[in-house]
Amino acid sequence: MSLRAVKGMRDILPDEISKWHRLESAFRQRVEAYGFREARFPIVEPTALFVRSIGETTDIVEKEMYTFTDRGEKSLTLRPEGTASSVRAFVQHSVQAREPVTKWYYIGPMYRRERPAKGRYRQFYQAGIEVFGDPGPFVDAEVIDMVVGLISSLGIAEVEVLVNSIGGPQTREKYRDALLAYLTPHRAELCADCQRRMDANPLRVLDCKVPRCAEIAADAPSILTHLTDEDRAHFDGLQETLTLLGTPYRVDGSLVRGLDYYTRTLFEVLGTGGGLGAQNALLGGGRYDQMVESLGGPDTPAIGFAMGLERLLMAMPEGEVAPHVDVVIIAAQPGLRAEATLLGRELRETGLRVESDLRGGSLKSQLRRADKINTRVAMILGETEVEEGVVQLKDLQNKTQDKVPRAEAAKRIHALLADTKR
RNA sequence: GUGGGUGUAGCUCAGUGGUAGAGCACUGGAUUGUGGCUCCGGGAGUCGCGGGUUCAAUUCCCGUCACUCACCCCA
Repeated sequence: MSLRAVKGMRDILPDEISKWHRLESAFRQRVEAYGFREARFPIVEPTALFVRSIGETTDIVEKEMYTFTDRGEKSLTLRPEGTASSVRAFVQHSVQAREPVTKWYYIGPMYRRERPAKGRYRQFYQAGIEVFGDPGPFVDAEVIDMVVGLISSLGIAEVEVLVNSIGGPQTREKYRDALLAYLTPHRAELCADCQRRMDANPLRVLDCKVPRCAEIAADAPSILTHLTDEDRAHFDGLQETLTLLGTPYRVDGSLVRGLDYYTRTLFEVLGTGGGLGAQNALLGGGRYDQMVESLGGPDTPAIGFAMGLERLLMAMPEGEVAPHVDVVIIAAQPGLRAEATLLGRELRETGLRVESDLRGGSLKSQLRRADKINTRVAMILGETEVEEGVVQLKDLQNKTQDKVPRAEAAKRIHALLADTKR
């Protein structure tokens, strides 16, 4: 087959979709309970939006974006994440003028041109939230507590919650100096990337996985000891609130995200169960207090997170497969297939999910099919039944069968289904 | 971008230097209009693609592409 889905992108077929629905509705239900409302943004944005928000020196911007020129005019990019678009929309529509605090959520595909691996796709799905207008730290704790609740409601037990603070601009400046003072003597020992990072964004050296760089980074001064009094108070407030809520977490001073826009609170949830492979970051987020202003909006604090749906799916337990229809209508004689389509329409009008088996074939094979798709009820229509104005209702689960007047069939089926649910 | 693994039926895989098999799935039947179990039958594969060695390659060699895992990065 020569035409196939492009590398790193995949089809989600019906057999898989119920798990997706389960995840998405759990997410919606959870965040709506906290007052978040859904927003939808374009998948294509001006390239400059991501360069300015995510940061020029990040891996995402440097080598992972799907960027193209639109008919020789503008440079456009397939969104690699959702926060930049959220902020752009927030600013564009002057949303701050309408409400003091804005809480949005989104679900959709993101695009990054990385080498595919287990749990990592080039088109992948993220669900995320953003809160604009609340400086925290209480809302920070609430958001973290919310995701912990969500994860657990999905049946994912083996997780670890990491939090850190990288402070605001003042802290960052102070720390940057201290870090550079520490790194400079080691400059020659660092990898080429890190030497470049030292000039562009020294914080990212801490994130390097090259063994020698990691050794050097391990002895670097911690940002947590360089927090300004205000940043310190903010981080303390977050931890106190988490403790009050009973939310489990661990402070990890080396937690640094790959996006430059973060300030102060940073958090990440790692899946610790097997089966996730090396891509065990289930969700990540943090505060980005400068971004709204830097994209031309008013000075507005903000916090958000995004979770990777494919990874959550891998960590979730399998559910049972629910039948996709309630009734299968079977025509005992091929001549009754037209009648079966009419009967199907009648039943659907009462709210039932109905499939008429219109292929013909033997009664046996049609019943076999009904059984295969795990349907509860088979309705059999034959010449005898038509003469008598009745249908046969077969309960495939309890192996019972009743002859009922056609007019009463829908009512009987509804009763049967309601009985099962109890 | 770097390394490893794997490409044979729709799926999961076996197999052999002489042009292929199983299980599952699909489908038909086991006396006339009744499912799951069992039994019998059926369709389906240019053995990823290209080249080389050979009388002969799905099998050996090389290349290539695809998929996959790890590094990396992150969600």
